[in-house]
Amino acid sequence: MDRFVSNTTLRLDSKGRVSIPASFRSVLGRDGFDGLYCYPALDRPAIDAGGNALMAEIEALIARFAPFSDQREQFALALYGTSETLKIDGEGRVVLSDSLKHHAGITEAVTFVGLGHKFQIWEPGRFKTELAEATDKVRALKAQLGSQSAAHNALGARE
Amino acid sequence: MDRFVSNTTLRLDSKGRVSIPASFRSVLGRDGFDGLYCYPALDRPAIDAGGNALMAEIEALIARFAPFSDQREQFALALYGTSETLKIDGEGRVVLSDSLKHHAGITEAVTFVGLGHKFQIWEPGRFKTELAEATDKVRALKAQLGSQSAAHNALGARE
DNA sequence: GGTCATTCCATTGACGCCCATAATAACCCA
DNA sequence: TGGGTTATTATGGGCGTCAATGGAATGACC
Repeated sequence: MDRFVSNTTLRLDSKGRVSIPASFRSVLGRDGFDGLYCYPALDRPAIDAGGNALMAEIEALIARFAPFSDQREQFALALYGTSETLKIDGEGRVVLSDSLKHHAGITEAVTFVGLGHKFQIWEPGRFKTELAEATDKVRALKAQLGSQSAAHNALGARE
Repeated sequence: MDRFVSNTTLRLDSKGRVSIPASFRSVLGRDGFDGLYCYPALDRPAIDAGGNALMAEIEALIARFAPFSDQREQFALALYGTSETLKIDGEGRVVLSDSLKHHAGITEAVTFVGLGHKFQIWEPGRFKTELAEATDKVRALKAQLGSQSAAHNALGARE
């Protein structure tokens, strides 16, 4: 497996450490990035995290804007400027910085959520509501597409 | 055969393990996916399961949206975030996660149902009623189409 | 010397992996 | 066609390994 999937909730210990799920660690290891690259998600109370694949995506996004353009500077500032590389200890744990925890509202537990090429870290309660909303939207879109055409329907596959 | 067909009901053992039907295993083996890719079905109390073919479908669906777009993040959250890749042991068994079992209402037995490129896992009782309803609907639809065809209707021609 | 952070070890519970048995289905050969 | 034999499947259990977690020891830095 070369992508992040599923979600798991883990507790922070008294020192603020938290284990990265083993399945995520194996993906990171395959990605070949030493540490955990992460930054506060742009429009959500969550932390985006990943390895080289995620960094490459950000780089590609920024490269689309002309050098020295306002947009490029702003994106670079929002993404590069706020990102951190966390160390992973011998047991596969990381310590989230205060700013990251504050952005996501994390206190004593976190939920890791796979998004394919990257994963997010949420406060468990917030994740629950966010997942419910996202599921509703996907379901609604599926129903909409399903009524339009029974034959070609990308979502129908998920039936 | 490269499609999942027919249905079989099997029991979970004391460790929560359940054998994947041999015919399904051979399809998965041909698909070349190590493990079982699955997620809670969107609008049914069932589990969708399959291999590379199913995962590629999900990926294609998400790839339609631009990176960092709102929709993509939500789809990835709802689809990848709830997916799991279960390991298949030497005897062809898997253990379903608690969240999957809860979604489908599974306790001590499951029904595997082939759907072509993927298959579903149901709680046997629920599957029975679902199948009865589906059969009724199909029967009604067929009767309706049949009466239309008498009046030379385009749909009737396809009957 | 005390505080903080990093590295190292220790526990426990779950999981992966291995072998054993029973029942069924497939097969072969008279 | 029948009867016996072999494969394969479904299922049960034992045991070692690893993941998650907690705490101690070590070192750096005020």
